[in-house]
Amino acid sequence: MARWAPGAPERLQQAALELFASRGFEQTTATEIAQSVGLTERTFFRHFSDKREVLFHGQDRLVQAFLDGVAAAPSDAPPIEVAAAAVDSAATLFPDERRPHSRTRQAVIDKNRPLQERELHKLAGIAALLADALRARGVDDLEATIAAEIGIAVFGIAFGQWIRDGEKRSLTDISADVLRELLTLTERRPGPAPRSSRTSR
Amino acid sequence: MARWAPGAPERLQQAALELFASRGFEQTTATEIAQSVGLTERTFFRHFSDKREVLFHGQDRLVQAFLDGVAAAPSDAPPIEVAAAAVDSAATLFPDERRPHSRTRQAVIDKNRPLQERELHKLAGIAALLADALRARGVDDLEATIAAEIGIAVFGIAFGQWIRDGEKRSLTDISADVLRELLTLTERRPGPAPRSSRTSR
DNA sequence: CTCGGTGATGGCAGCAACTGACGTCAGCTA
DNA sequence: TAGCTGACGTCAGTTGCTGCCATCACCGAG
Repeated sequence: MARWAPGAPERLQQAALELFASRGFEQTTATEIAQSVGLTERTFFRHFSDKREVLFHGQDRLVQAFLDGVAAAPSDAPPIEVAAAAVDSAATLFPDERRPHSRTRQAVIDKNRPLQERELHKLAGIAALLADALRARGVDDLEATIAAEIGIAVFGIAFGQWIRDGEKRSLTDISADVLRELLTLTERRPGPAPRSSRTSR
Repeated sequence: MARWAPGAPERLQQAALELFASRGFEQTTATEIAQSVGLTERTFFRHFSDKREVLFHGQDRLVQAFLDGVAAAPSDAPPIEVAAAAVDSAATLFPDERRPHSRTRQAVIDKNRPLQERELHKLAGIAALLADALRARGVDDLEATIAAEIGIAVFGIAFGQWIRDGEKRSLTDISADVLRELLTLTERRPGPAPRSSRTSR
């Protein structure tokens, strides 16, 4: 038998989520999390650079899913479609069985600003990588940035809906709906010529 | 003569930016900032809840500008146009003279994750308020969320461009360009019928 | 079988970011 | 003149986090 039980990071992660959910994030100390699984604070911080990071581990898989989606898109697909493919691929990581877990996790995050900040930063990081992937495909710089931003916005909004009480649709379906709605919203109407009374450059 | 020099928050803010720019954010202690303007650490934290917050003070004006833009939009304007009006109004707060200041400030932020996280959170907060303002106008829930998200995305991207070295255009002009580009990107092409091979609901 | 390397952990000291409680004092007001 | 208030200082204490060094089971080389 090994000297230490294996899977320390996973055990810490689970214990942390439970403690955060019951006592709250700020009311839970890193030492408590560690001790609850038979480890010390020092070891906790060896596995997670941050106290918050314990809730954001495994995001590499999410990033990879986005990137895989990009890679799988036909090479002649317009940027938005590529972004849509990325979102669709990412949505795969969240089957309905995972909804309860995602719900409690998000509930914890929604109650604490530091956690919200970390989450936003993670999403922004993904958006940046997505934009890079698009540029690598030859997409124009600005277009890549915009498409990536739209992608993660759609994903974020769809995820929020997916988490809601009573929501039955799959994340995949919701994502498609949100994107569809976005495309409808941005539809230019035949309106009266583009407005020109802007300060000249 | 007053017992204490007035404008403590402003002095702290300026000193902090200078110190952050020269020594770096993490290498600068709250005590140093306070002492550099003849105050104590305790007083620093009385004015700013956070060490980071010293860089994000006065965002109320930015929020107000977005909201004013919404209020100024014609009541029958579609959500996207309202969001565009909000962005346009916000862009007003950043005349070209302010570019150097914004540049050094952003340089500091770009070098430190905690600061980036705080900035993203501020923007997300504005997006939420913008969405609320749209809903108050009777815009559908999801549509409001999407339009608001698009608005702050456009603003964020435009701001990034405005900051770039050699950029000559005004933030107002850049914002308009970015939005135009976004609308073009999301244009549906006559393509072959909407894809239907999606898992049924 | 022994020996040295390796990896995961514990223990400890220490700094910086905050926080709460309390004291101080100029200026204003009654 | 007495009392109140607002802006600040002082001090002690908690927590997040880091560096440094010790420990010890395991594993491969000899």
